[in-house]
Amino acid sequence: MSSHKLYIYNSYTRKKELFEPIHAPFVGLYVCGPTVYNDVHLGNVRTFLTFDIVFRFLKYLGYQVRYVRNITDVGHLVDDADEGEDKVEKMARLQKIEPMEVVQKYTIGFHNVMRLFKILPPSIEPSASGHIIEQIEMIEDILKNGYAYEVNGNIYFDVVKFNEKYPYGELSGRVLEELLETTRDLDGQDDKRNKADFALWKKAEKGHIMKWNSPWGEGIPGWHLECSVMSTKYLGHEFDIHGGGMDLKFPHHESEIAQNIGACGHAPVRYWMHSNMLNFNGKKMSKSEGNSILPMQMLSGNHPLLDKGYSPMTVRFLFLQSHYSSELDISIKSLHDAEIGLKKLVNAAKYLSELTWIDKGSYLDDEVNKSIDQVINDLCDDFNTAKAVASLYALTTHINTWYNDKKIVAGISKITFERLQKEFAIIIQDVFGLEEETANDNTALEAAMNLILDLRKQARADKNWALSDKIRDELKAAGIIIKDGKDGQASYELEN
RNA sequence: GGUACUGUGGCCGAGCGGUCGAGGCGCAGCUCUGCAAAAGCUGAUACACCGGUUCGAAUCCGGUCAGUACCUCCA
Repeated sequence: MSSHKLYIYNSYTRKKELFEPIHAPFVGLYVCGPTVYNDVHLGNVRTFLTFDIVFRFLKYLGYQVRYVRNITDVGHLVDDADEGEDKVEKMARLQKIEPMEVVQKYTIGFHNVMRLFKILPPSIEPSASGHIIEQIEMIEDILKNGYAYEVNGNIYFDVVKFNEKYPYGELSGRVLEELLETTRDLDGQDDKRNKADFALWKKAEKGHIMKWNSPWGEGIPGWHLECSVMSTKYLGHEFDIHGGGMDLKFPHHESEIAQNIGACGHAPVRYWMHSNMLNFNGKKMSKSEGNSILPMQMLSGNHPLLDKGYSPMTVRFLFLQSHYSSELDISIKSLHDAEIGLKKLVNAAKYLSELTWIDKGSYLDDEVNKSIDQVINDLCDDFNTAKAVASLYALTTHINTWYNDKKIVAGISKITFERLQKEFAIIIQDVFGLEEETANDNTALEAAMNLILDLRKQARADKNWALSDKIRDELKAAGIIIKDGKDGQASYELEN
């Protein structure tokens, strides 16, 4: 395992803390996954990308990570005050299909999007509906400990009682007294003893398709419960990192903590991490705001707010250029900037593999090694990808200079060069998950282009500028960019 | 209304008391090049406002203004 010290901003303590796994080299990571009742949008992608980087970097550091990310396929009500319909069931009714068809459809869609953005699959992806028995068991534990009560086939968590012994609201900075006053009034809330209580089990209303038997009759589990249950089942009563979007901090994560403590007496999570929201043109991207962009729309550009399509890698890179805990405000311009910036970085990675080392001193050794170390240190500083990207650019300058100078590496020792090649590639590909997208895997095109470049080379040798420019201009119009190198060799690339 | 957080150059964004002030994009000049593109070098422009603490603040404290989020479905 690497000797690097990793610091994580813990949203529970609101401090940056040295990361010390409970059972090194093993790390348990739990992230709240999507509720699969409709398409994931770009904001969701940002969250899952954040924890993809966490997952990848922990592995880079040598940890053995068990990454659990759930699929919420039942229990998430339209209205989180524990009233209203189950989201999945509602969508099923609207589309006139089975709830499990809704689940299947959007789970597949979610996976497709994850694959597109090179977000790695988790180690375990459990679903709420697959853990009803465990959820019932946890409710029984909480009931036994006196922190829940039953009313008309519903089970509610008794927040006031809980608060007498344990602090409630520490994660989100709530004070129970204020919650009791300010939580809005709702019709049909009579079953609850207090406004701040939340449902552990909801009685199935008439006509519901999704329901399960329980000691309290037919019903469905509460939304917050699944995460408590599944994290405990796969990661234990206490595990290392729990992540999710900022908007889940309250009430979801707060309730999760209460449930775990209520069931087994101690807090479940060492380090809480929350990724911040994605804004578009200054407004939070949200399903209900109507400014959410679907990943597919981003790719095709088929959206009123977009001027053209942007690739998954462009989006991924754009997200990496900010810190996960900051709000990120994107626009057409920032997408465009990212597109260009990414190309520069990916090109450097490609060039690096084409360089030849010769022994010409090692006066740059310190500088290059320092830059490589800096990238790692940046990531160790609460996964600061924005800083790490900047440090990477310091290296691309050297790489480009060498590349332009007959592709010969000078000024660093062989050991440093080999380290640079290895680390640069690992960071770009394995940690950042960035790949070259315009891979010329079309051999026919490759052959044709080589022929054209050859003919053009001859034209240039004959100083037939009219012909060589015509070739370049017309290929450009067709989306193929020709670049003349200093050594007389030309190369081409496809325009996105 | 309550609770958090944020406010950095033309744009996006690091920065968490003291390496005279990341990085990307854009802009200007230069180098290379038949020209162009790419790349390299150089440069300009910043810390919302008003006070305070400090030898020293973008960075800490107080206030003002503005924005965002959560409190109600969302990652």
